[in-house]
Amino acid sequence: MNDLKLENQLCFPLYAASKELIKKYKPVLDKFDLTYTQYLVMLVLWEDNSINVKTLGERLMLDSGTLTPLLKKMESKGYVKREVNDKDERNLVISLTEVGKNLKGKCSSVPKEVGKCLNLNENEAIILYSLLYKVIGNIKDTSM
Amino acid sequence: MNDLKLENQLCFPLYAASKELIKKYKPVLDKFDLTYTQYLVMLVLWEDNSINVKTLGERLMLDSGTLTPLLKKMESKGYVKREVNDKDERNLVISLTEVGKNLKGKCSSVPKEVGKCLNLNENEAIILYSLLYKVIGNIKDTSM
DNA sequence: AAAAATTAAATTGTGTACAATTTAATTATA
DNA sequence: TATAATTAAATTGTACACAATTTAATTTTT
Repeated sequence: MNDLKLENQLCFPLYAASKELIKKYKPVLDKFDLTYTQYLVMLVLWEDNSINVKTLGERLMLDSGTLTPLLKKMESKGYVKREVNDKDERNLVISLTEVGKNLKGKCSSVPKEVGKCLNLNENEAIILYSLLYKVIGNIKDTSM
Repeated sequence: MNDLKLENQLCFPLYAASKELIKKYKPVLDKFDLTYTQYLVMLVLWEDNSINVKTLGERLMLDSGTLTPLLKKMESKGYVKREVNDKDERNLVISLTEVGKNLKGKCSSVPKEVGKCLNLNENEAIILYSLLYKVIGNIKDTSM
């Protein structure tokens, strides 16, 4: 009956926890001249080395409206290259520069450094992780 | 050892789930000319009727830089009033207009309507809820 | 092959989100 | 009680985030 109470919403703690955690990244990532979203792009590139904007957007659930200006900034910082695909000129291929590659080693402690402020035990982390991916999957499958 | 893989981050599904869920609110809240954040303000006001910006910010974990322009928009829509507190003129008191109060009834189905796309059972929802508030609490307690 | 449809980025416009600073009011202190 | 310190909003500047549209390239259809 009290569906409209803030404390009865699942959306709010999800939204708040996400924001608070992202804030925790700021002082850590500032050292590397990265914002949180830019860091996510780096995570993908450290795995894949090269990816087009569309695929990157699918991985990060972000669209070109967000990624285009962000990738231009990252290019101007010297972390990534932006090159049109010769085979299909609609595709823009993003890849790491040497500086971008070298940043991986320097960032190796970021996950642990930020992760510890979550203060969850292994089991809790796994449960939370599973439920979040379940939610993401369920939302994607909902036609509504 | 693969701490820097996107799929090994807890932050990413948290960030993605939050965004995806907020997107689900859009078509539902559009009918009431509310954005997601504006809806959160309404949830607080439907409980409290009257609150100053600072307290509202504490409830929603938002600062005046976010709330000031947002509340001005909500005032111009006719949903809230903004009045300086006579006792302490540094305080701006936000309260509901009649239109804002009446909106509560119309929004009563919003939580269920959006909630069903999460597709979690009662137990899962409770666990997720608890873990999220635990994370929020832990992050707040971390000095780092 | 030319026209239509599709696709991928970019662009435009609106709305947060937040750090840092400023302004104005109140409280505490010398 | 003047001055200093504190407090609450507002302001400024930067950075997403996304819906909707546009542009340009490619593919499909006729």
